[in-house]
Amino acid sequence: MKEVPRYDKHLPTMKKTVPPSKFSPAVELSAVIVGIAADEPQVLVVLAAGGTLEGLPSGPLETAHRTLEAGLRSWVERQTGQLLGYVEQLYTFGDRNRTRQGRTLSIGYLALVRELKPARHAGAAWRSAYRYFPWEDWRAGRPPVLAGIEGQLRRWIAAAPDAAERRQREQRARSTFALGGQPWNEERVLERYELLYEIGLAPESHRDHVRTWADAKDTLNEGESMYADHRRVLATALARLRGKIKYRPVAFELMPPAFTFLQLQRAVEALAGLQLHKPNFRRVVESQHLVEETGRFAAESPGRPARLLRYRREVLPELPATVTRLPVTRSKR
Amino acid sequence: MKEVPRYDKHLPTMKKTVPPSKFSPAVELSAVIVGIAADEPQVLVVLAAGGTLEGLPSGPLETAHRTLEAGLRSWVERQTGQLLGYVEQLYTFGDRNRTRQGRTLSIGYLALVRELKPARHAGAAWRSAYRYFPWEDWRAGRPPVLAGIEGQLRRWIAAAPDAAERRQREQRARSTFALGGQPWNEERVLERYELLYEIGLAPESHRDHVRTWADAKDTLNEGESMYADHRRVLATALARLRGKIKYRPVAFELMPPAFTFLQLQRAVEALAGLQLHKPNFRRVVESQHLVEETGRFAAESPGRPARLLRYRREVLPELPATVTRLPVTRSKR
DNA sequence: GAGACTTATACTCATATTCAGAATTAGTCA
DNA sequence: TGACTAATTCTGAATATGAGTATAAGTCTC
Repeated sequence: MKEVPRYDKHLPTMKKTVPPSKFSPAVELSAVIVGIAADEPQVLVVLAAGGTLEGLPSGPLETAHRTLEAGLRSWVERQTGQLLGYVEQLYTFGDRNRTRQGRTLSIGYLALVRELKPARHAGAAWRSAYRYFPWEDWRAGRPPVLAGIEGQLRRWIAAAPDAAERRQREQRARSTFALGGQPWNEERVLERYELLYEIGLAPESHRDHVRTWADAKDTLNEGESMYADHRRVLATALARLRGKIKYRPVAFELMPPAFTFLQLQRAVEALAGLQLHKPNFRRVVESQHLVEETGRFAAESPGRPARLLRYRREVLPELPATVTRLPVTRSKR
Repeated sequence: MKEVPRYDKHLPTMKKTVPPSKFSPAVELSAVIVGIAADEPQVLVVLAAGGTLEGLPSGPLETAHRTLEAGLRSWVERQTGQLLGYVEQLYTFGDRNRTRQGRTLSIGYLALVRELKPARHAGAAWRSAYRYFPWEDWRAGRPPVLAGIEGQLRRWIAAAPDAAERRQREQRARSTFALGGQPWNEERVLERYELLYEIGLAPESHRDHVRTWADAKDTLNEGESMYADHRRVLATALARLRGKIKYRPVAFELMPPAFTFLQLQRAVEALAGLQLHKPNFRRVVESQHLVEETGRFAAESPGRPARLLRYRREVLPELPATVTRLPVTRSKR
């Protein structure tokens, strides 16, 4: 083995350690449960306490289960009757000012389902994710809501106290909302939401008494607001999903057992909020050997019948290294 | 705006909501603090309670700070004197059996530093990450430790109760540890550690009383063990860092204000555990306009003096969409 | 001061991969 | 049969990547 140099020669050998002090805030798990229906990314929401705002399903941290994920599956299935497929931890939200009261930790999870069960818990419903982020759906071209947002962003930029600040604001608006001809980056869902929140264009900003640039009356009501910080959690989930879809076959976790290329493409488009090139999409999927033919064909279609495919789950472990960007060398340098 | 179809017509309008029940476990923040020195990825560790095992610095969830990250920075800087640069949340670990006692939540953070301060907290020290994962360092070719691991894995595969299980084990060993000529995927740090843990090749498995395949006497002592689940947290951090380095300029967060191409390359190589191709590495960095010349040259080098570079932080927001893999179309499909 | 040595930096070239679109195939329907 | 729709197959140009080779600019030795 290689000799590992150390950098602690000058340190006293330790005697004891500071015992970690423990603090016990309230902790809950919240779930962004996503499925595809009607070519839209659907999210399971519940009507939150009070009555008008929708929120994400959330539940207790159960001690009975060995893992957090098992606990999550348990109460989601009990509460909504929805069986969860793919599940991954998203982020732990713990900033103050989530709700007006003291700190609550909320461990956010992203879950994908293949089949949208009508939720059996009263008040639960499936909603398109674009109900909350209408500016994120570019499938039919630039969404019209962006005009209003752009106008407000320009006013915010103009209102900068000095040139340096103005440049910063410009930069930020350019890179998040693709102002001034920048390309739209569909992954920046969270950054976009946070910008709107910070400058006061989301109803939440005023509700949370955040110091903002915009007046409450200027608030854009284009996207539906959510309970507490749930819209932020949802934005985090959508961003994660949009990133992941590019290098892991997560879209298949949303498909029924048999599907056509076009159905798969529509699902990916729904998530990415972008239109894709049909022949090239097929090529990408085929080249990774992600699907195999079932031998059957899709019924009732206007044109040529499409082959029904099945996901080859077994390729997952051998998928080539996600991204390459590093110029590895096998020989000398 | 586009008409969003709904899937809740059949649901009763909700009346009330289940109030989220709150459970309050002990919560702590733990930090994987990484820097580069002597061409090694160095991690700040402390000697944990008891005395023999090293652990990650961890501290309380402080209520005084608005964000979790601010709280983390605060106690790390107080405890170790180390100023943190880039910080990101890693994962929240909350599975039982972390320690023998009841559940403790631990929110893991990854932090990068430019300069390795000798830790002022007694018992803190910088250690190469490869002290804990010697099989992860492929810079000088296949690490010798892998021979022993491979042998054990083969025995584990052979011990499968049936053919299906054997195929599964084979598959898993192939994709994680590159058995049988598979290419080494440097990002699978966590999967590799978890496999070793599960089958009982890590001292932690026996300490945690996990039901394993291997006897305690077969345990490989090649990698240093850590307190509680800290080696898992460290593996998570290294995996994240190795993934991120490919599409975000995180390596620069580890560099001093001025550096040469080779220094940068050595840092990336240290993190990735791989040897890179010098001219191509330069090309990748240059093509993204990530650096600019300072006009100065590196002193005291054996060969031709290298230009000193500076990181162009300002390009960060306009970096092109990370990964492309999606065949986007701008026109018809 | 010349030649050896070391690292930096610039180029080259073959091969993959990606992007965009055209062409062809197979159904339904009037 | 011809119009129409969508599926599927191909093509060619443009880029990106992988693996070297060549040249430049210092230090060191004799």
